[in-house]
Amino acid sequence: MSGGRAQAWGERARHELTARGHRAGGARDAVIDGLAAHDGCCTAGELADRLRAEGRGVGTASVYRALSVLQEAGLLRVLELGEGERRYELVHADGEHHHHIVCDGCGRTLPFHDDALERAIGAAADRSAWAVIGHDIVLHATCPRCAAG
Amino acid sequence: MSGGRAQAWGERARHELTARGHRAGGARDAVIDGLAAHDGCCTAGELADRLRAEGRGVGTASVYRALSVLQEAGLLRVLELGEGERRYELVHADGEHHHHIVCDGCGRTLPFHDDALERAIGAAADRSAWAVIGHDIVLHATCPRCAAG
DNA sequence: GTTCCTGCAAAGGTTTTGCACCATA
DNA sequence: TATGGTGCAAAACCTTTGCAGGAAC
Repeated sequence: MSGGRAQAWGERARHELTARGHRAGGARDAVIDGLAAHDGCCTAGELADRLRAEGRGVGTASVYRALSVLQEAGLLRVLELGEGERRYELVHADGEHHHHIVCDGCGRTLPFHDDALERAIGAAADRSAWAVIGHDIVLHATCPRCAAG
Repeated sequence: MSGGRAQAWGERARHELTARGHRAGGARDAVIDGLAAHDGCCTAGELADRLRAEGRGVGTASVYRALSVLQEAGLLRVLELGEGERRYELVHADGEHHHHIVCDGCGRTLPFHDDALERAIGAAADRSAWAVIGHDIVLHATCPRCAAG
C-alpha cells in the first residue's frame, strides 16, 4: 500500500542489522515486514495483533526485542503520545521526518512537516549547552470530528 | 527553595479546586505541598516517595487521583519524556511555559525557553486544520557529563 | 446526614526478564 | 558446534478501579 518506500526500508533494515552482527530470524523478519506493510506509527500490541491475524504470530517478547534492536540501529523512532504506550515509526534513509498533531479527544493523529519550525528547532538546539541529537514535537488539538461533537 | 512562586501556585491550586466544587482533604493537600516544594517536574512515584519520607505518606490511589484533578483544572502539565512514566509539572498563573532537553544517556533534563521557537510553533499551529490547544517539545541530547564519561 | 475523599487491595495494561529449545552461521 | 534468536511463562512496572470507612460540608 505504501509502495516501494516502505519496502526499501525493510531491505535497509535487514542489511543494517546484518552489518551490526545480528543473525537472521523468523520473528524479527515478521516484525520488519509488519512494520513495512503499515507505513505509519503503531504500538507493539497493534503490530503483534496484525502479525497474528496474518498467521505469522510472534511471541510478545520477540516483538519487543525486535523493536528494541531496530530502535538502537536508528531504524525506528519512538513516540510517546500520552496514551500510556509507545508508538514506533519508520525512519527513512532520506532523513525526512515529521511531527504529529494529536487529538486530545479521540487520540487520532495527523502528521505534519514545517520547514520554518525545523529551522527554529535547529537554532534553539545550537544555542543549547548540551549536544542535541534529535527532537520530538507534539501539537495537542481538537480534531474537526471531536469539535463537531 | 523555589520561593514564593511555588507557594503562590499552591494557594492558587487550593483556591481553584474549591471553586470547582472539590472538598478539602489531607491527601490532596499533601500532594499539592509536595508538588509546590519541588518546583520541577516529577513522577507520581517520586512524589509519593518524597511524601512518605516526610512522614506524610499518602495512598497510591490518592496521589494519582489528586494529580488527575489538578491536571483537569489546568494546574499541572503532563510530560512524556520516553521513560515509561509520566512527569507532572506546575503550570504557573503567568502562563509562562518552557520545554525540555532530555539526556538520552542518564535521563537528566534541562528546561529551556525560546521565543522564536514559540512563534514558529504558533505559525505552524495556525496553518493546521485542527484546532491546536497546546504543544510539547522535547530535544533529545547527550549531556556534558555523559559526553565526557 | 449526605456527599466526597481516602486508603487498601486487587485488577488492568504494557514492557521486561529467565530459561530451555531451536535455528543460524 | 558455538552463538544468538525464539517462545512461553512469570515478573516488574505504572496506573486505574472497587469498595468500605471516615472526614468535610
